[in-house]
Amino acid sequence: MHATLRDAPTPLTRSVEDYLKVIYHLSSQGGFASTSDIAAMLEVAPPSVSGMVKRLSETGLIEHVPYRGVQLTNQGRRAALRMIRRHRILEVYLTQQLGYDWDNVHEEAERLEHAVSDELIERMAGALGDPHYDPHGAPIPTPGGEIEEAELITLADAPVDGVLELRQVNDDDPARLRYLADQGLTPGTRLTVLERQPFNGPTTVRIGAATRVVGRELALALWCRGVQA
Amino acid sequence: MHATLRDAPTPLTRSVEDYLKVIYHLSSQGGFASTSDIAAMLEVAPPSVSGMVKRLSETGLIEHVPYRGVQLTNQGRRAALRMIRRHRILEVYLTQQLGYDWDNVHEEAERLEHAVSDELIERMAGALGDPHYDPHGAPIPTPGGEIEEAELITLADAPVDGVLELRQVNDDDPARLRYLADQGLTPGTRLTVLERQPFNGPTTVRIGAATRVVGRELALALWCRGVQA
DNA sequence: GGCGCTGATTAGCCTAGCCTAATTATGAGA
DNA sequence: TCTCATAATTAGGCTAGGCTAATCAGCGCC
Ligand SMILES: [Mn+2]
Ligand SMILES: [Mn+2]
Ligand SMILES: [Mn+2]
Ligand SMILES: [Mn+2]
Repeated sequence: MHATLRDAPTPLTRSVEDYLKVIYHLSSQGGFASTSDIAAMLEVAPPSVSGMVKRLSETGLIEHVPYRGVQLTNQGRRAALRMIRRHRILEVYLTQQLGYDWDNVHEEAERLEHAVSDELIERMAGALGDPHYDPHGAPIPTPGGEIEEAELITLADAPVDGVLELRQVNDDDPARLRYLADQGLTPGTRLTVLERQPFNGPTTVRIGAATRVVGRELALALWCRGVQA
Repeated sequence: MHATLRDAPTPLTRSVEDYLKVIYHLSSQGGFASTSDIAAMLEVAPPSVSGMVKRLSETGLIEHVPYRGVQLTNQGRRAALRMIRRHRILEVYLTQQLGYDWDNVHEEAERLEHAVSDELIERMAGALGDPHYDPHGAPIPTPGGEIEEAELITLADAPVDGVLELRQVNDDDPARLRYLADQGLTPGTRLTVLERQPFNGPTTVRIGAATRVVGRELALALWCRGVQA
């Protein structure tokens, strides 16, 4: 018989699931996730990360190169993408079906993602018509673990005179999200970059008929794609 | 200033929340919940319960009389009723809005009840029109912690020739729930008790035009209210 | 090539929750 | 009243997942 026809998929703990998600995000540009970056994102002390890294690599979810960092194994990546699908489907469901605003879904999804069953997530996805993006424009992985890899640049890096489509905004700060909605800066919006001040200065853009000045900090949270003028 | 104008409501753990719910159910008929009954319902060993009982009474959620059992304090009862509201609202939501059957909502609600925010529960309740009963007929506490106390008898105890309304069914066995739905034995159904065999034998009832024989084990899971003929 | 800063790891501790084995209290019946 | 079965508790141990303080590895710079 097969050694593992379907070997008991030990349920992961909430902590483990959050570590895997963070490691996924930190190493998605191909590199290693460092202990201190993981610690900062999870708001735990670096030694806590060292301890968890030991356990995760023993269970085969990550690869650890001491003093360099960690990367997900295929198994770890599958688990991380499953959590990301859950998180993003939940965010869409809460906004579309339960009247949540896009600035306060993140926290709720952060807890629920660990408690919902696969069946519930797929029922929610079905009720929503299988959405491809979350409310902040982030792509939703398929149940099989495929995820769209778009090449996006931040508004801070966009060339002057370029025409852009705002595709995705960082969703980690509710106040920022409220401001963005207020300014009409939501995914799908067309922008023209009018000018940028030197020394990390603000970028001026045209949105429809309006003009907006966007500071560098904010511009770094706005992910765009170039568009044929 | 007030000693507790709003004293930090330390969030309870999943374990603590489940203990409180179980203690609520075991002591709802006015008595004490025993260590071994709590252990059996939570599927843990009795010493685990002794340990948790110590902590819960130290934090003021229960009152412990050694070798007798425990009861909820007012604070504990409030916390328990909050969990019961969550559980039952979730059950209604899953069945009404997401196509779950009444026999498989319990397990999902048992996990989600610990992860949802009060805001999400109230949004779900609102979307449902503030239901008063869960899919199995159990009353839903109000956000303020009020719960309907109905005097129900099991079908096994109902007098022959009585006319009853089935109000509530025990929801702990999915197979039983499927069978009940199949037999038309759902909350709200009118029954006439035609006869009962001696020696703990089955009860025969009329449902509309049909006749059903209900064994004692099943009859003990059906809670009814007498009705004027 | 060595110094020293930074970041990672190790050592040691803590709490929550579980467990088994041993001990003790309670109360029903002889 | 004494005995003894049963239930409860205590003793002691384990894992997950945190923490702080101490140590160590890597590497840029003089
Ligand atoms: Mn999370
Ligand atoms: Mn998002
Ligand atoms: Mn539960
Ligand atoms: Mn129920």
